[in-house]
Amino acid sequence: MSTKTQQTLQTTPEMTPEAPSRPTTGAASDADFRAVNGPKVLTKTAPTAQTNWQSVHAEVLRRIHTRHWKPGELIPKEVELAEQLGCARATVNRALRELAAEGFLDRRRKAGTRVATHPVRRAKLDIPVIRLEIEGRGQKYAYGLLFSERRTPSPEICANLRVTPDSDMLHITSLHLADGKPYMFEERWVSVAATPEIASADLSKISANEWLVLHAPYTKGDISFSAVLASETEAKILRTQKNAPLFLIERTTWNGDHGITSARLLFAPGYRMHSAI
Amino acid sequence: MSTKTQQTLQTTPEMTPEAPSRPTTGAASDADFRAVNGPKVLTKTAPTAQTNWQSVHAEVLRRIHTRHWKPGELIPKEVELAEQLGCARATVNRALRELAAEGFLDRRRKAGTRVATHPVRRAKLDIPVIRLEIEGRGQKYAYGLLFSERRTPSPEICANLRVTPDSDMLHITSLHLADGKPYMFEERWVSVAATPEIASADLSKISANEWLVLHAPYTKGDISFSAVLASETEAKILRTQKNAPLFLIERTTWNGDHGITSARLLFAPGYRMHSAI
DNA sequence: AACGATAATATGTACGTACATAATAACTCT
DNA sequence: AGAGTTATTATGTACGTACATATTATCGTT
Repeated sequence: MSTKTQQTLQTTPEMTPEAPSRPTTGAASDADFRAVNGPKVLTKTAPTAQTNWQSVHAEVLRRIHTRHWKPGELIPKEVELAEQLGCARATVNRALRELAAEGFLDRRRKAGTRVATHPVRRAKLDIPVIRLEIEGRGQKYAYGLLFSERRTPSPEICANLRVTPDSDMLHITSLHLADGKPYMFEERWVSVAATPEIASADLSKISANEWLVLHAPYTKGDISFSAVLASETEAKILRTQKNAPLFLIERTTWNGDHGITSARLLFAPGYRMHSAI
Repeated sequence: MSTKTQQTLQTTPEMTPEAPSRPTTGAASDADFRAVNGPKVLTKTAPTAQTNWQSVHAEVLRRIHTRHWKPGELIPKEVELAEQLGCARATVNRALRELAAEGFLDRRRKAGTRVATHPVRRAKLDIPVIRLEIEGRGQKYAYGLLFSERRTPSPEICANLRVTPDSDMLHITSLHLADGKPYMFEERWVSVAATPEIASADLSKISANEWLVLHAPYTKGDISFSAVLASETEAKILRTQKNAPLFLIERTTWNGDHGITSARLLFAPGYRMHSAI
């Protein structure tokens, strides 16, 4: 058994022991799954066709997609797959672990690995700083501080952030603009106790949003999305009509048990949040 | 150097070579980071305090949070960290790789690893089948097929799914209910060419949503979220008022280059989508 | 100084081995 | 049969070694 570099490309006979029921397609293409993904095979050193974990990932995903392995079905164990695919168990493990994290597989010790019956799709939402989101689309970003006050929190904020009613807090409202047009209206409460430095920050230059990202790390966060109607003042600020449909993001973050900040982000009509699955 | 199991807990002297500028706190707690997370240390076999990757993950995250390593700063290389923390490079690698995937670190070969300057927060949105979402909250799920027609696609759908105008498609509208109350109104187009089996599925029993999850795998998907006003008919179906604010999810999925399905999911007023960061 | 080739280096990953852990299966005793 | 104990097993992870790869740094050459 040659192990080190330079794996050969021969089709191992154990390649198609399962999938007893598929009549025509698929089984033929089970062979050359190697190196379809992964680091591109350099032309210099002749086909170094290493069976890397990306290939295993791709191959397993293919078998799931082609329903070679059906939802709920038990797939071969790591050692067997490693033999079939010509690589070490660690490599198979890496691939299967990622697939499980992506929601395609369910794995349990001793019980084995099965294809997820209800593939919970995990959409990865990248939530960047607003400025970067706007600039990333090639628009000009601007920001205006509307209001800033140091006071005790409103009752809802108390409950939301789990702080005492006499806490020292900052209440900030501001407007973010894209190409001069209102883009997002931000209303935020920040615990001064948790991040004292913010009291001396110049929040007319840098948004609280961005300042906090840079200076106030957090360990826990909550985010929710919903649709609401614009109130009269909100409409005025966002330069739209009253009762326009607004996309609302509510965010709360903690550092350990300390409530850091709670924000309401109201996006101008037409806003769409995107993601790939 | 004892390597195998049974790591000792002594504080290695190289433990605090960096962080030259922090006056009081933190440096003291740099020592006993081990096994705070990870598999619980069994009481039977005396403190097996293995330095596992979870511990490394936690420790690095702690150093980021305490600003021991500041945004943009270069952190020690894997080999050094491995020495400091008393584990193999592979273990450090695993921890740092995960932290990079979570957006806390930026890593580049040869250039090294630095703390992310703009920690892009990756909210993981779990998008389950509607039925499971409702049942998961302990509510009773019900579903009604409102309308089903086999026809050629509307122009927008053509563009959206990138199919030809003469494609054989299924147009379905249905309503999902939670505890008897309208929860979500679904309007969907399915390519019959891509998934012929759906023509014979009984979509009055199982929702197209769920049927597709079980029978139509896809390789690529798009999802977007926005806020819209309820039209007259939408309001009637969802038993609410015209111009109520509705949360809208638009989804399109492909299998390779084949457009599979495109759906508009309109949620009843008050719907909130949640996630933790 | 500008350019191109070459060396150096940190991360990325593959492998085999060893052991840990959780869950199931088999077995024993009553 | 039922309860409790032990064996079995598939996944989970740690480690050292070896090599791959992408960058950066360095060194000549012109």
